[in-house]
Amino acid sequence: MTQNNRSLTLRDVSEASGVSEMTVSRVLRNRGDVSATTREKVLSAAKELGYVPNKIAGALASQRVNLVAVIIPSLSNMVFPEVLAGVSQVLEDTELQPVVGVTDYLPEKEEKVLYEMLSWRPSGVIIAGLEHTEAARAMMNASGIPVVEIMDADGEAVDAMVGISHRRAGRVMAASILEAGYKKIAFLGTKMPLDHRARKRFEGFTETLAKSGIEVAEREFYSGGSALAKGREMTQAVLERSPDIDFIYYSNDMIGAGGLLYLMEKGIDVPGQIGLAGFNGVELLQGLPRRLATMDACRREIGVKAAEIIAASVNDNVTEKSVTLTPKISFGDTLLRK
Amino acid sequence: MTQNNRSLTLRDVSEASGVSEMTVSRVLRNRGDVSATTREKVLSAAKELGYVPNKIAGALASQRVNLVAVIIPSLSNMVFPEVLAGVSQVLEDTELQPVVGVTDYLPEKEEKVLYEMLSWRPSGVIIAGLEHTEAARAMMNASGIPVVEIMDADGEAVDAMVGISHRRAGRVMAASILEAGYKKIAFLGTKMPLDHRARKRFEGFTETLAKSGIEVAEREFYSGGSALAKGREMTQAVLERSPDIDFIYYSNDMIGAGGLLYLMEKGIDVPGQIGLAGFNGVELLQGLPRRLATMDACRREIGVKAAEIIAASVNDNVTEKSVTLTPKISFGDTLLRK
DNA sequence: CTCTGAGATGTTCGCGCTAGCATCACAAAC
DNA sequence: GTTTGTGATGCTAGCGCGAACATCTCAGAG
Repeated sequence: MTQNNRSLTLRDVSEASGVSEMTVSRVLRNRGDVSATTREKVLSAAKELGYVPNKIAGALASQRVNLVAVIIPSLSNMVFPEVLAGVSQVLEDTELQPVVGVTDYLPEKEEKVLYEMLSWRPSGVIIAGLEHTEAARAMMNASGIPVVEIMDADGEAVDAMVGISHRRAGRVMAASILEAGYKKIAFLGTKMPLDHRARKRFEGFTETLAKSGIEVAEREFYSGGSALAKGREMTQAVLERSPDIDFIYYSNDMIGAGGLLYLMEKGIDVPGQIGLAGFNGVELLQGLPRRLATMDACRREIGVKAAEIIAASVNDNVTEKSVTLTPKISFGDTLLRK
Repeated sequence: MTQNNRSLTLRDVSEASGVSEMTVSRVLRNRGDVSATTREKVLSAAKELGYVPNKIAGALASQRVNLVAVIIPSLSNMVFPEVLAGVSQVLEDTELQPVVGVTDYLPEKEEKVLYEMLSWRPSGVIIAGLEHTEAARAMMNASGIPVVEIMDADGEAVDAMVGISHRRAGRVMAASILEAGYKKIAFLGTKMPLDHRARKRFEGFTETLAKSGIEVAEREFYSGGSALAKGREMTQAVLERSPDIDFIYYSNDMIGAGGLLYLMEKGIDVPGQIGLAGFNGVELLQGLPRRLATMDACRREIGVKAAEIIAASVNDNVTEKSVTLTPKISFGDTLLRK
């Protein structure tokens, strides 16, 4: 418990307890046979000294690192923390531990973060998206480490993948909107060419509209700032340009909520005059004056499945290499049902 | 770029490029003098092979680990991601890298996470709060690693600290409320005895009210669920019990926003009939129909300062060991100004 | 033509720990 | 008494890399 300048080692504990380093190591790892008295002696000496094992040396010697790299674009929206929660929940029952890296939706940063993570030789990698730089893909391949690409199911995985089809999500939402009779449809989203999942939703969306001979009447994109406030502003801007819009599809729930608040303040009939829908199914929506129509992205479940795949690989168990979840639409109070 | 069963080492690169391992090491770390031609040769060989250095071995050999452990209670509310953003921003200009651990507000889990983190021998520790288990405190002391305790300034730090006084924050808010003439005051918060900062705010709050002979008229606590929805429910419950409440102080902005939405729907005059205030100054508030009164917790700045202290310690620079930031109240549209 | 020095490259050793085996003590079986 | 077995403990040899030092090479000075 005293402060020391250089860190304690197994040797310090072994000297303090009068047994070999090996025995101390065994006690601290609960490995092999150690007599109860020795165990006690060692544990009390370790505690006395305030010894914390050096995992760096341990990992090098044993060639095992109980870390799982989780690489995601952002922590600041609600979506990835929930994926993380799913991952943590599963890993907590194993020896594995998640370590998070954030890419800010930048491919080069993703590559850098991946490199950094791989240099610690983790037991597995969980990484968002199917789009990566050539180099990133090569690293994952060459690493020999199990990799699970998550969130998206529209594309080819390096190793394993767990996600939903965003293209399909866009199509399903478009179909529901058309079915409800809306005709003049606006799309509001983020100005992020690198958010491939939002892009795919939009593609699926317009594709289905096109089949009914409908085009998106208005679109608007934002970047930065408070999503709720941006949802307001964009909704206002779009309605000023095209007052006859009868539906607005938002690329995420947060801006959808902003739009909803704006329309309600203006006394506009939702969903009679204008229908609304978002995407993600965030918990926040429960507290809104009206429940926004949305589509659950199965975030927690994706985290759970991905972690299970990694955990299985570590134990040499074979598992599904590709899991596609099906998000369910929830109509809430802002999208008429047929 | 081909997949291999066991991981590549410096030796593989050295053989591929015809120079010694040491030279490869120097090239990859940009350390020491290496001729341009050799450098090229090595880099192309490394790239060809898809070699990723093993930081575990590197860290063991050099006794340096460029990681900073950041230990926080939660990722799911808006507050800690913003602290993290501040930390990352500063560390990005250094060789250091943040690694996040989450404690869920549980002291035992904090202790476990800390132990785990320290076993990787990071260059620094940034940890939320001043309250820790005896063992946790002992570990931090014994580690010889720079430690910055953040968010709170009401207490004793193990090593360094950066935060605000939550007691003072509660007092200042109480004073402003009294000054505006409110008398019948309710407090709504979280059911978390272990959230010491919320507790301290509440203590400061009641202390100042008491000096004016006022007691909190109603209180209500929640746990779990959507904060926005809980804010609604609790506000409704409290007003049903005591319809003459004229002010509600929420322990965070999210439940405050829920309350605000509820009151507006009910057509209640805010802040005429009932005033409201939250805590944190989250960005979300900008999109609300009215700006909620709140107090900025200086989250980003705390992250920045803490990271700066760690960065300075790593370079053996001396710095301030205790930084107390002063949050500013913002009256928004829900708290009358004198 | 030799010497000098600085840049370029190589060698040795050990970081703290664990796998894999060797060894030891002691009790029960013969 | 000797053997055998079993649980407890110790020893040795690296894991892959980098610090520190040793060595080599070659241009320019003398």
